[in-house]
Amino acid sequence: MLLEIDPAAATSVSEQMAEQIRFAIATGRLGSSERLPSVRGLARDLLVNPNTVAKVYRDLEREGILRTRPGSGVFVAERAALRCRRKSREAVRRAVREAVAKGRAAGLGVREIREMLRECLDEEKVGNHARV
Amino acid sequence: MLLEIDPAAATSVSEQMAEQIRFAIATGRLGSSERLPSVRGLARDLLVNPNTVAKVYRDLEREGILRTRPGSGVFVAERAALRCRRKSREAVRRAVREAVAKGRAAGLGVREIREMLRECLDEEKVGNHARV
Amino acid sequence: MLLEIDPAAATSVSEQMAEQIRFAIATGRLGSSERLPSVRGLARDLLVNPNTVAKVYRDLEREGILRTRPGSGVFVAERAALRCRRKSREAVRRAVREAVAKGRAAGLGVREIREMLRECLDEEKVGNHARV
Amino acid sequence: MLLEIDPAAATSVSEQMAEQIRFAIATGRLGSSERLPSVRGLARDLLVNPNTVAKVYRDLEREGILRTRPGSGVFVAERAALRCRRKSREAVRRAVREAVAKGRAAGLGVREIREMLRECLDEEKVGNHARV
DNA sequence: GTGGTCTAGACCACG
DNA sequence: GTGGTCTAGACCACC
Repeated sequence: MLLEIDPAAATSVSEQMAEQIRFAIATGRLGSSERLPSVRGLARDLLVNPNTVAKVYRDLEREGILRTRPGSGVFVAERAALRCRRKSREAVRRAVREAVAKGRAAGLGVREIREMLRECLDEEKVGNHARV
Repeated sequence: MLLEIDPAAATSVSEQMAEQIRFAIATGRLGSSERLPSVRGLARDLLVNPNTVAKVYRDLEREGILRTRPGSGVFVAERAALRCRRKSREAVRRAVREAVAKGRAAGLGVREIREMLRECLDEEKVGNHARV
Repeated sequence: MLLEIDPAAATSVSEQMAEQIRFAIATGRLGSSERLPSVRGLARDLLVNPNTVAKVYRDLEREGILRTRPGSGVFVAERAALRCRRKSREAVRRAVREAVAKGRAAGLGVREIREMLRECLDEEKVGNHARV
Repeated sequence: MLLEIDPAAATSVSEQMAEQIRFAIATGRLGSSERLPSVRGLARDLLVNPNTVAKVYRDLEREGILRTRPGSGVFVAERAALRCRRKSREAVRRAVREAVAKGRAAGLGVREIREMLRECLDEEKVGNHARV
């Protein structure tokens, strides 16, 4: 499965989809000029409204990441990978910065925050092993 | 100033307020049984609608963190500090976990994520110095 | 103690006070022409705002149940007992009717409601014994 | 009609709505996963402000009784019936207990209270017949 | 169409 | 002065 959507999450469905597509392009799981699933097909697979998928494709096209070829589908744009890597790094950095700010606001010290990061990284590893 | 609200932020005004109040109680900046600003007064200070403040107070009362005495004001509940410390740690952990997940999804390695954390912690320090 | 006030109850402090005074007159615990506590004294005893006591006295005077003699205090009016007995019975009947309506709305049968009444009457008895 | 609201009643409109919805779920008139009327639609039907309906739905969601899916509507939560049956019984018991306490405070004997209950149950029956 | 959030301002009861 | 409730109506995101 290309994307994993949590309809109950705080961030909207469309933002989850857009971000995961950017990530997939950044990491090469979606290669240059590769074709994306059709709007309807992806909507069916993700149990999501087709309008939502269409909106995501449209938004990403506006970002220069996707390219629609009428009649034949939606494709990864030419130089999308680099752009996605940059955008992805920014997104991650924003998330880290937000977590740090929240930790300081909650009165945690640098060491406690580091410790939390270590634990979360460990959880991730365990999760990955389990999945693999 | 007890709270700092950014009306343009992604998280809603009321959630920002609620979280900052929880943090303030967790860190002791708001002590047990201490009185909070009045609904109208806080609304005026934060340039926010009184209903929004009332909603936040009501929500936190339902969490058992505040206690409202009609006619005389809103107060920190008896054993709120412990509860807030727990809730705050959970909130921070959620943020860290989310950042890590996002980093892994973006294809970053553990070392890159650690590096980002260090940078963000440094930024914070700088920010604090600047403020002080 | 003449009255017992629960500041956290659903019904307002003033309504609790008014009703309990009516009850006290209905049952003879407050006799005809008997003098009531002073506004300030009662307010102090009940940890209630003097304005609230004054309002209750004023309301009951308007009902013809109390009578203020300026300079000497507030007294039970001449024919207050009968009036209070009638009003009290009405109040109780309203409460019973409301409980029944609520029970039927909740889908309870007549027998279940009767059973609840029996249990509550038993609780009362126990409570009274304990108090005595 | 799912709900009947009396704007002039002592209990607030929102509490009336919340209780009646709990009752409807407790008795099965609203089944598991069933969709409730839309916020705006119900507001129109009951001649009530949409915000009031939204508040009720939000409160009941917090109680775990409703589940809201933004964009598609508000639904009865999975295991809401049991929870509602318990809550409803508690609410009725509270009402009965209050009526009994009021009756004793008014100086009524157990037999008089029982008699009142019988009369109120009879009224109910008459009312039902009239309705049917 | 759906709900979520916020603003604005009214009225009431209580202190 | 305090909070509680309700009305009215705006804007946004999602279906």
